[in-house]
Amino acid sequence: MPVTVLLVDDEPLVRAGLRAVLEAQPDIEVVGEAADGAAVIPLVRQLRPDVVAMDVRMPLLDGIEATRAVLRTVDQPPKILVVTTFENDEYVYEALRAGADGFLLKRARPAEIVHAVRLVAEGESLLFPASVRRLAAEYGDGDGGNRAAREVLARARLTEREAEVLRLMARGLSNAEIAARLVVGTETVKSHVSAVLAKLGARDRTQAVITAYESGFVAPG
Amino acid sequence: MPVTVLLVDDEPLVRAGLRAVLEAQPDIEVVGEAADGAAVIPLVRQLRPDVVAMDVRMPLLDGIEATRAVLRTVDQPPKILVVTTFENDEYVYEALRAGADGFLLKRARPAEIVHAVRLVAEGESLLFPASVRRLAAEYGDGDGGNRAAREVLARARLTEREAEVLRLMARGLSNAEIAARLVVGTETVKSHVSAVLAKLGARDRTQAVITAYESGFVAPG
DNA sequence: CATCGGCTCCCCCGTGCGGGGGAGGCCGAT
DNA sequence: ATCGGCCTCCCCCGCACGGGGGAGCCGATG
Repeated sequence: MPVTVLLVDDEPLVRAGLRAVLEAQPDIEVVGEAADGAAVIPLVRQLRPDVVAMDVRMPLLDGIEATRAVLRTVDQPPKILVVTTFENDEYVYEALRAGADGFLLKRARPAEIVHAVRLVAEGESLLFPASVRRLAAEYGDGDGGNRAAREVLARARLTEREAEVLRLMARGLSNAEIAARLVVGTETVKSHVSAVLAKLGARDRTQAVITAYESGFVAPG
Repeated sequence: MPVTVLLVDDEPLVRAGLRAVLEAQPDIEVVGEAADGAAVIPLVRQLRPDVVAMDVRMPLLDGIEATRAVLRTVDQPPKILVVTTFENDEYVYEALRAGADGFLLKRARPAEIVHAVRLVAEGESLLFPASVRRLAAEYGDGDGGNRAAREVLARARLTEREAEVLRLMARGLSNAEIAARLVVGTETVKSHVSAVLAKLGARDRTQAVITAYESGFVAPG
């Protein structure tokens, strides 16, 4: 019997694309679609798909919360494949920690999308398969500029605390506000900020935030 | 005879989605695809499509340059429909100024995508049709948070100069660098920056840049 | 004509920011 | 037991940033 798939993405176009790619396979069947995370749970209960292809960034309920909700409330839950645009998207990592079984780059070739669905359906969790890394590498220079930012942030090797600070910087918080949020002294925050700036090669916090956006470390929407 | 369409987008998934939506129409035919702007010109010459559905943000050659190149080098050029994610994407306006005939939101419903293609094919230029404005308005609250940023920037009514300054701020330039770039005094830049901060409700340039990203005024990638 | 908005430039002023140091405590690895 | 990485906090210091004013020039609008 075929692998059944539920598509969850707020853009109809992406759903149509996934449907077109997957329906072309005789052994894969798209059994339903949802436009936001809130609609996922009832649909999963009703349709009992083998795989849910879930966008991370969605209105109402994002992919992370939706993943948690499905795994928590549904018994014999489906495999969850997180769909994303950026390979460094921190939300993806959160989703994987939340229990997702794999992730899928939107710019992957159709064959690789199909492959990913089949793999997770078989119970393989493809967290960081070589193929995806290679894909990211292959994507090479033709990337309109933010590849550099991704490189920088990938090589930056930020510590957990520094990443946390950068995240708050990217939300517009001042050093004092970050200090209050993290319950540490402002001097401590300044240390972390300086470390972040040094590692990212940024001159000031604005440039650091730009790098965060350009790299996909944080993303609009 | 059917309307012939050439799809140009760097994401295979989006191409597949557009193809699925358009091919479902008996009077529309997708005659080709390209993954970047550089491949567009030879394909247009070879395939002579009625409409080119072109992503703005692409590797190698973006939609703006590709639009210019097509209109400049091809006689009896096709209608160009710019495809974008954000309604406030400044690149879209640039593309429209470059000669594109209309624009298309990726989150539009299939029926509206089809409608847009038919319209431009008939020679109607749908720069800011009521339907699109309505669509943006209808999209309403289910928008993961950056709707607020869009609202702010839409209501901000930045002057041309202020928008230019915000653009440079979002590229990480200091006031002095912006002044040099625009060939004005730093005091002038400070005036513009202050105006931008006030209009955006931002406390500092970092918050302004965040709003710029969240609203789609500038976008990563 | 007068008015208004946009662009330009100027002043003063306080402070948050970032650089350059140093230092202690904790912990895992060697 | 020692080393190194991380987190924490401290000092001094210079400056770019941003707020709050004001002012002249211009073109469009009335």
